[in-house]
Amino acid sequence: MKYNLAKDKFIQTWGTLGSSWGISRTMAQVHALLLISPEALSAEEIMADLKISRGNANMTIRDLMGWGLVFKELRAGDRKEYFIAEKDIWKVAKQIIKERRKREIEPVLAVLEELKKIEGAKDDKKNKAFVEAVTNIESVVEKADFALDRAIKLDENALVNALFKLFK
Amino acid sequence: MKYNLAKDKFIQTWGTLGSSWGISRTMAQVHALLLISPEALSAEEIMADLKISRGNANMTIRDLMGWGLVFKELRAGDRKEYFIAEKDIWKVAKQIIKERRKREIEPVLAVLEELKKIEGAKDDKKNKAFVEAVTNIESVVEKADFALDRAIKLDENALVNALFKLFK
DNA sequence: AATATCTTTCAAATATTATTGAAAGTTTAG
DNA sequence: CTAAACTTTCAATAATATTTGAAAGATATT
Repeated sequence: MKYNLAKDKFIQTWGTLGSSWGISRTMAQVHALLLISPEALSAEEIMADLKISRGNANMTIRDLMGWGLVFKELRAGDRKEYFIAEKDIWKVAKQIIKERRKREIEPVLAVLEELKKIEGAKDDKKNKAFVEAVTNIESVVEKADFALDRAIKLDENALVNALFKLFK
Repeated sequence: MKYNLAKDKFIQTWGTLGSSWGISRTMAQVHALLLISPEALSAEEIMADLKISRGNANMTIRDLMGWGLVFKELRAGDRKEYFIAEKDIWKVAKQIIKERRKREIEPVLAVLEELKKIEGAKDDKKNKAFVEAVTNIESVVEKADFALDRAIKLDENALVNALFKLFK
């Protein structure tokens, strides 16, 4: 396979994966492009390479920086901004876990906690089923949250070694 | 909070969470409704409760059954089909992990493996960066895949105990 | 201060995805 | 066999999400 073909296939695979995980296709594609790029790229280059508009490129890069996955690189004597991705995939994974925990898990836990305070007779069938469902969900979500919180505090090798031992 | 309000809030929270995880809002809502419902519901009841069309209800229920999260319940002397959700949230989580592993992780690993076979000089800067990125991603994805594969083979308590020990 | 270079914004356009509803299909009962 | 009861399909429609591009905003240069 030729470089350009492989590159396109990688970008498109990453894009598809992204969109099934709540990340926009373009965001995943820009990330993919930067991941395999040996040097930082300007907005101009990203636009040209992925054939996307200036506005889209700008917003997408902004989002990626918001997720802590992409960084600006400034060059002396050059007014353009260049962008480079974090190349350590374990760091990338940790960063994504961290952000999604904050953005999605925490608010859901808060709502679940609230919902358990439902009024009404505890022996009402519906109420009982409701509180049970919410309590169970909360318990599993909390455990997952706990595990993820710890996972992101370990480095890749420590975690992997521990998991290997765990699942021996 | 009154039951109906709590119920709506739960359904809507689950729906929002679903849509940020690549599951359609309606699918998550139907799942939420069945999760808190003490008995199986007919398509008719689901349509009425969530105010969705017959077609939508049918397709969504079908999808949920495809994910192994919802089951048919037939009643003697009744031609209607009733639907009930798996209430054990740990089983639900395992089922989702299992399906996503099969539907998303496995195909991506196959593509990554393919992409490493890129032609060209190994010392070309671009090629080198490409193969490195792909190799690193593959390694992290494989480890995650391994961990998830083992996780779904344990029961909730065994896993949680092990994790607690791990992160002591 | 005027111009050039680059970045940001955002309303409008486009593309994608989800939903509806009526018609067709299926199964059971009489 | 025919009707009734229910389920499934799918083309049309609606809703949502993404993308564009031109204008406005910055910031540096002359």
